Amino acid sequence: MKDADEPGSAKKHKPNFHHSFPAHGSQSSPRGNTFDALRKAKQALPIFPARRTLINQIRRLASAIVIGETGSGKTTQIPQYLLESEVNKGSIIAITQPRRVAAITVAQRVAQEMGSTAGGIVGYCVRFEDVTAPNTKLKFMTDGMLLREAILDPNLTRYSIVMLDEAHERTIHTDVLFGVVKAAQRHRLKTGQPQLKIVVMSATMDVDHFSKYFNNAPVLYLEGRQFPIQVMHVKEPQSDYLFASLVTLFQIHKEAPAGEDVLIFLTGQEEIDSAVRSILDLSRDLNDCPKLQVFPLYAALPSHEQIKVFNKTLPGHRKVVVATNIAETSITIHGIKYVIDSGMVKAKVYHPLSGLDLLKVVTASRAQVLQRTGRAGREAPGICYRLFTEAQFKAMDVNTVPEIQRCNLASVVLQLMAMGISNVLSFDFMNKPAPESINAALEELVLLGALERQPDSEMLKLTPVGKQMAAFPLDPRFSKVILLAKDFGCLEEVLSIVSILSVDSVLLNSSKKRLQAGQAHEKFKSSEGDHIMLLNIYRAYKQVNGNKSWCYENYIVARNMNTAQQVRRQLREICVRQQMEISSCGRETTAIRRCLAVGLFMNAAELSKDGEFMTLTTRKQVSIHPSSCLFQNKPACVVYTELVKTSKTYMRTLSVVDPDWLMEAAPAYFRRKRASAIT
DNA sequence: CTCTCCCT
Repeated sequence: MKDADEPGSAKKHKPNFHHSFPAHGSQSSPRGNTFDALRKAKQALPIFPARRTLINQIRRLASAIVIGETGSGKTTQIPQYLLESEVNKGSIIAITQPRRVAAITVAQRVAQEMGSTAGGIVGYCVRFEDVTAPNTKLKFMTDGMLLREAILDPNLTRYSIVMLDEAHERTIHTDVLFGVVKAAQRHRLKTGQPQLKIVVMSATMDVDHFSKYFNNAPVLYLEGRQFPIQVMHVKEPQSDYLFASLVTLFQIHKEAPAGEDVLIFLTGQEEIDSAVRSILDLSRDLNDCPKLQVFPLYAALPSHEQIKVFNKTLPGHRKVVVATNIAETSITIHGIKYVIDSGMVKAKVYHPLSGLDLLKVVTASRAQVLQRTGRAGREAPGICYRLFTEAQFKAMDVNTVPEIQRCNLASVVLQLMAMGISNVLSFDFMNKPAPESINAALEELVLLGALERQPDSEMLKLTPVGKQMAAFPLDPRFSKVILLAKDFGCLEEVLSIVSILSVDSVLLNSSKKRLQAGQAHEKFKSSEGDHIMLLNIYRAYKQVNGNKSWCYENYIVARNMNTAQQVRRQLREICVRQQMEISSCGRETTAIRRCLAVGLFMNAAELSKDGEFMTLTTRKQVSIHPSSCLFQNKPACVVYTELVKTSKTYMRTLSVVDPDWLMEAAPAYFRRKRASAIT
């Protein structure tokens, strides 16, 4: 399961190279036949003729934008070109990727092309894995990792060139990095330090915008190759995209020969599971058609289920994959001839004024729709059926709203403050978040004690607590819970809970096995709420030393539990480094809920007289998510970890708290909010 | 009466 963007690209265009071009190549005889074949393959890439121009331009420029489609070879080749021609002047070139798998596989690929393995001249650095050496010159890393480094060294002095790849994805990390590298470049120029070159690499989107932002940096275009794809829109708007997707699938299925596979984009787990069931039901009555192999695909699916989509379609069969946007970029499935696109996506939306940060189904952007369409033409010409009209397509936003404009910014603002950027409102963002969002984040950080107003001025500055909080790779609310836990003597327990909250759900919940899973989870449940339940799971897991069959029997996702353990180890190390005493509360779990109440005071809800829950300050009606262990209960007051909007607005992962704890946590906040709610 | 996707 890897992002097959660059590493396998030559295979697609030059099928005759297939055998000499193993994606995860052997490490045998780097100077032998494999190496020769690799060199030939490198020269056959569409980027190769542009080599001289690219080197000369980037040598001359402080900043450059490189536009190239998938398969142009930009990610693997440009770093090598710059190194070979010593544009980096002996120091390190950083190349960022939005995803871990991409950083790792691209580094391995490039190392192999250079006749070595990752961990030498070519290395990578992602969370939990630093595969670099003192002599590393090409350092592939996640954008989040470079951002963390920037807290310690805002001028990125170790690097001569920073390349931001997949910039069109506009992850929150890449967006913050835009501003950070731009400021570092300017500062280094002003103080006579060696130049910092910036290379932004992107697919065809937002080109002028990128260029303008980076002081009118020239745009270098690379030839990309994609097979032609025929695009079909529906004639009339569809009221039910789920139904429309089934109709379209069976139309294709009746006409197309076996072996031509279909990829359907829907929005979420429940929807996908139900679509898969419907497809299987409907296909049972069909004669004289190929047989169907239907696979759901979403991140929460156990990996052994995910891997099934890669299996070769059986002879005389047709593969149908029903996926979330995980199949847009993260996972590439071979053999897809048809794409059916609902035009919908589940996305985070944030309302700074109400502080509501939730997940809901929205219309996709044109950029997303184009990306989905492209999935039909990876290996041969394809067809894309869009379940929306051409007019609807034209009415879609051209680009996905950058993540930074859709999220709670508390974490980003704290990181910027920790880098010494004191006026975040005037920070040079490529797309500015709403001032309300930044102000809401500032207010939250003040209430959490991370920032304080300077006497005689409106300026906010980082407090020692804020500095400590910024050291944790966590949402500030949870960093705060950890700091509190030290004082409340329950740090061991809180580390376990926060670690599990940092990873995808450890409770298995496929709709198929929901009943059995529910019964297995019964013994972990707590009347205190889900956080204590997570602690119970962690304790039980430790008791059996993370035994895999125990996980299986208890419907616990071993993969996520394992990641949680790694997170815990990292958080614990940070605590030790900060000389925090690692204490345990044993059975006295009340202390844990007190810490959670203080950290999550902005996410509180109370039971009103009519039996519904209302958020404490914004007075929005919310419900307990059916997956919560408090679903059957009616506690008077709770704090929740997040909101999800589907048929209702649901609170997910909650704990029972005493309202007095909340008032103590932020008296001014509640007094003010109450007042404004009444007027 | 049910949980987009990534990342430190």
